[in-house]
Amino acid sequence: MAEEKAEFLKGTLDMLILKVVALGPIHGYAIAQRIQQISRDFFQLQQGSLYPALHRLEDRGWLRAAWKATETGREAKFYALTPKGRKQLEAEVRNWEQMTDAVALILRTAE
Amino acid sequence: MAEEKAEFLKGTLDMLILKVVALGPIHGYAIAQRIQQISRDFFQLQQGSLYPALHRLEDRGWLRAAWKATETGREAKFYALTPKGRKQLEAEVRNWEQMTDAVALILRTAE
DNA sequence: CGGTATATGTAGGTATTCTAGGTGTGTTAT
DNA sequence: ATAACACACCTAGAATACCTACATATACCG
Repeated sequence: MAEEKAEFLKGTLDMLILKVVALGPIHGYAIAQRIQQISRDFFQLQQGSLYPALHRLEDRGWLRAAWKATETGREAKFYALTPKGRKQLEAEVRNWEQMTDAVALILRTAE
Repeated sequence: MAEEKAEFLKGTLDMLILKVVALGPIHGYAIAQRIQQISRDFFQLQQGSLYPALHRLEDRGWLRAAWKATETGREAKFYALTPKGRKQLEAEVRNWEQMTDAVALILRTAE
């Protein structure tokens, strides 16, 4: 009964989205695909997590959205990182590294 | 206004508590001190997070509690890991490692 | 022309953590 | 003596974030 589903560590999703958007303007649906692909299918970003997160990030001024056509001619909402978003990403990455280092200290404690 | 407080990644706390208890029977208050100490003050476990977490872990059969005297003669609730708790800890550590590897893949993506 | 992939979205529930309070005991400083 | 502090337990309520499930619409392919 112990579900082995690859959920997100709560609080990590924003950082991953910001990072993927930092690679270049991209629309929401493609962000989810990209995260899944790069993580080798470990993360499977649900739409019910994706879109609210994008709106949240936009509200906070970290992403800017604009409707544009995709390569296949569809309309999609493309997100780009704002300068504020870039700073936020940097801060979140720093924090992530400190956090994982701190966790590693505890996990490696022997005796 | 951007608070730089070292909060826990939600979902990580249980693993850290299980790990500290795995080092040997210990009471709640000391668990918080130990986590703070080992993490070099990065994590500061609040009592409002600590005690509900301990009750949760006990309810799930991962910890067993017993009142005993501390070294200084006070009464305190000592927690010990159950066999189920040990398996849970192992599963959570495995999952943590997979998760951080997956995050690392995304964070290291360049271009 | 029906199904699948693309693309966006919301509503409601669940779970976890934090803030902020509260209780009581023992020790130490004044 | 007593005040202050550290120890040790606890809960209620709010905030947050994620997931499940649903809803909509368009393009492409068989």
